[in-house]
Amino acid sequence: MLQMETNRTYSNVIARLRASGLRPTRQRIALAKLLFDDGDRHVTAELLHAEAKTANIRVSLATVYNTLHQFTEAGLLREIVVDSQRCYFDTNTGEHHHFFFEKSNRLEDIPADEIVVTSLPSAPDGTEIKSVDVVIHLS
Amino acid sequence: MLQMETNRTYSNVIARLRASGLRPTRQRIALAKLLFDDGDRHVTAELLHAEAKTANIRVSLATVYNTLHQFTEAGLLREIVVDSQRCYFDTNTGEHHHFFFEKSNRLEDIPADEIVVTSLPSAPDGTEIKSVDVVIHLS
DNA sequence: ATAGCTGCAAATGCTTTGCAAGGCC
DNA sequence: GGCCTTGCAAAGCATTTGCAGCTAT
Repeated sequence: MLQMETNRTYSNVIARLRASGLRPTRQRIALAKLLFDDGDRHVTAELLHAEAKTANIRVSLATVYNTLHQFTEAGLLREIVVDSQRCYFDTNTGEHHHFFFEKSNRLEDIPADEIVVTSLPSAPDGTEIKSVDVVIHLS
Repeated sequence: MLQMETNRTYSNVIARLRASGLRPTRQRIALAKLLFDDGDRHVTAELLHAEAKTANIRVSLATVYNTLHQFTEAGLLREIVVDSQRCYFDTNTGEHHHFFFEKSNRLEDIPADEIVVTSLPSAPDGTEIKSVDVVIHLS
């Protein structure tokens, strides 16, 4: 059962990578599994690298960075900016917002329907709204 | 007239520094004038340092960083996080939100009344909402 | 075979820090 | 004078890059 689940997501992962034009290499597959097998997650490069090491996947930190950015460009991840010292990547690419726990440097999703932003200003002149990010800082 | 204005803000600046428990040193006074004399501004350390140089104020980059943080702690500035590579400081400490122009790495204020956030989720367990930051990314 | 990946280590860029010299009260 | 501030240069960190070797197709 667990094995079946693993195989299913393994194939999914490869399919997703191919669909994004990314070669399904050993490292990308392993990182994608860590990222996407467990529901919505928020990771930093450092954290994901540590997880890979724990899972006996040998991958360099540079490759983790490269992979996270490639996944983000491919639309598999979303980058969240809450802290000027660290990059966070969110496996939930849908519309939603975030709690940021300043004490623990941790992010948590807020479902889109729990925050309603009414009366948005329109985008200035020749610009276009790319995203509306709401971060609730908690102390 | 312009001179009077300058003197007035000069005194204001010294008073504000004293009120915040900061010694009004030459560098702090000069930086405070650059920051607070021209209405609401968004600066990075690098930018402020360049402005100081242009204005013939000799101040080291390290001092600019230290000063920006001291001002922030004193409540004279607010730190805005929009880019994981750079710290932005906003002279407008009141409630409001931001446009971020990704092409030019520039911030612009959105008055508080132009964005209405209804139905905020409540803060989890033992936490407290410190701030609700809305950033509209423009491309 | 070959174009694309990966690993390592070095480089980069922003920010902080240590310490001696200088300036405000 | 005493203590806080400053400047400089060096250190610190997260992230990126260059390049030789490896791998998926």
